[in-house]
Amino acid sequence: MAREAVGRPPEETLSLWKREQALLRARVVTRDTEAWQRDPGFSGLRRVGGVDVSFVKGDSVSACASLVVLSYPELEVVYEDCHMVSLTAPYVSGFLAFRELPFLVDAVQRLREEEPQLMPQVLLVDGNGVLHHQGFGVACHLGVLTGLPCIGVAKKLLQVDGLENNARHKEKIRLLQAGGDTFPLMGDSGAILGMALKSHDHSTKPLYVSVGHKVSLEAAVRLTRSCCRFRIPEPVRQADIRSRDYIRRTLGGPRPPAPGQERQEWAPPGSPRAFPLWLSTELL
DNA sequence: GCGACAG
DNA sequence: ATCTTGTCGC
Repeated sequence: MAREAVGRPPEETLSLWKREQALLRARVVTRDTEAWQRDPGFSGLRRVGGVDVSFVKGDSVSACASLVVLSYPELEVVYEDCHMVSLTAPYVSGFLAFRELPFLVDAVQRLREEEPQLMPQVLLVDGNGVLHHQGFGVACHLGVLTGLPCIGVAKKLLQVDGLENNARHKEKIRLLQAGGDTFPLMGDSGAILGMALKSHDHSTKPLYVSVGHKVSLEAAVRLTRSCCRFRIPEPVRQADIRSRDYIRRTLGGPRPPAPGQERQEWAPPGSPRAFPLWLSTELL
């Protein structure tokens, strides 16, 4: 039964989401809290996690949420959890967490109950951390709600606080030489919100790394770089690959649209909300 | 009408 | 995010 989460949530909902982000933002820790994060070779780091959500084509509701754990430094998958979910909220730039986060928290909770010894010591998250409109992207959100160190790894620059993917920015990218090269992303506020990272020698597009939770920007960049066999760090890449494969194995191919139920419009303002808000006060 | 827009 | 196969190059 394919549904289509289209349109924009009511302003009232966006207001609640913003308030939630502002409240939880105060709990973010933007420094190293673990000994291995300070070690030049990350000695003591044994497990790195990655999360991702892949979608069924032609259906913005049905998706597969995946959590993988890789050994470090071997980067071999030691745990995989793929789960079909029904997304409720639509994608709105700046509010990605309210669409995808509940299912990622669920996955961490399953791991905590079933294989606690495999709990990752850090999570790489597809998206931004403090490099965000409200300074609280999905990587911060997942970190605060799980207590795990998290790193935001975005594939495109979120243009916020004066940051622009303009000619000057593109020139800085062009000047990146070898894998591991970086340049800081400084907003108008003067704060360094993240780093552009050339993740390997022959990658044209950089990654945009920012602090999620319980890790410094320096360690976040260094760890992201050390997890890259290809452009996308292996934990996120494996989560992406495996969630897509799971969808293929589950659905076996594209399905025809369900007549009469192709679209689901948002309820007008003032009516009962059309989807769960997934605020932390409801989760915790 | 046009550009912007993490996933 | 997804729509999309093969193909050129290291």
